[in-house]
Amino acid sequence: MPRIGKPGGRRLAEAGAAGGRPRGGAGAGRFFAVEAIDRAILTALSGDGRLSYTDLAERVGLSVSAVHQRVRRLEQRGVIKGYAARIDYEAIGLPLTAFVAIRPIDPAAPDDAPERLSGLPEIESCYSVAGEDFYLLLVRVKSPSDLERLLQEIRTAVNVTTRTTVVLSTPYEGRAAPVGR
Amino acid sequence: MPRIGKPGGRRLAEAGAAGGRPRGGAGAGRFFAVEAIDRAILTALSGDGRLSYTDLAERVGLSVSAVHQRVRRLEQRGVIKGYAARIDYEAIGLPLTAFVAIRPIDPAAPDDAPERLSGLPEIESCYSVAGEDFYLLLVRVKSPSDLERLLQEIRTAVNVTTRTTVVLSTPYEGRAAPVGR
DNA sequence: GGTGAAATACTTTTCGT
DNA sequence: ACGAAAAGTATTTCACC
Repeated sequence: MPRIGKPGGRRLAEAGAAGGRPRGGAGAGRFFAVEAIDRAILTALSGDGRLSYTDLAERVGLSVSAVHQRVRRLEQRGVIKGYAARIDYEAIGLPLTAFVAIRPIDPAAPDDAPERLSGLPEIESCYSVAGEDFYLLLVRVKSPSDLERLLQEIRTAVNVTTRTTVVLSTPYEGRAAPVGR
Repeated sequence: MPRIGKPGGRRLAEAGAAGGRPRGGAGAGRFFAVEAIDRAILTALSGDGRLSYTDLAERVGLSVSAVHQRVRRLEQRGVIKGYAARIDYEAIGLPLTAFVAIRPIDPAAPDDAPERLSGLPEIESCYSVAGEDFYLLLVRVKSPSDLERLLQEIRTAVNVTTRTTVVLSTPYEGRAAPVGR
């Protein structure tokens, strides 16, 4: 599986490689130090998924080959599930974001809502939640009338009641994960 | 690393024409077709942010140079806000996700909650919402006790009441945007 | 605005230490 | 984990459509 990337090390502020790292001795890798480096890698890639191995190595204070090996392992273990471009939804004509809480009309009915709703691309995320609601959906649409249509589609697909919370603005979203806290 | 060389280097390139339509020749000046290609690019990069220009060009049916130019323009215009690795939060020791709705105790107080809360890295996203609550926060923590601590920190930082909804599981999250609908 | 190709530099990958 | 070489891409420029 060829890992492609584009040259483009984004140079950002120096985060500083986590803590002291054992130099010299070949296999002196302590569990703690190892974990710290992986966390540094994940934090960096969480902020800029297109960082090159060269820049990544520079940031975490390791050689390119070592960083490459670690990233590969993280991808393989599923810690890194993939990479995605972060898109400005307003710019692409989807200025309306909303949370839709759904609750089954018949609580005894089989619960396959996520599957049934997965066909609606307007639903970006689906969370199973504790509390009175069953699921919380994050949706992106073009307009209020599109939201209305989507809500009808949801209710049609899974026999539920919906409670919608419109997002007015998004101060920040999808910030880097607090890896290593 | 002085890489201000002419070719090959990476940084910096001029914008070129911002808003023009294709002239004669192949492009018959269709605004629609142009938009469609950009949408295709965004959809592809939304699904795999590390796609090479070669693969991208193949997918959208354009030359590498043209795709490259379009991607750069999308990045420059802010349509593509960046790239990020998608991380498995459970794998990195943050198995607990929750939504925290906050409401000011004193509705008349100045509202600078997003700024005041931005220092808490456990808060991944902050949405300003319509309804009884003021903001909805998406948080990731290690354990219930960490969630308790975070809630206290939030209440300390911005004099609000909190209402927390714990996420039990996440059927799907961060799916590709429905660009072009 | 698009194509195709060529020149150059960087990244990714593998291999030996 | 390191270092270096090999293979693969990205970036830019140019001429032309």
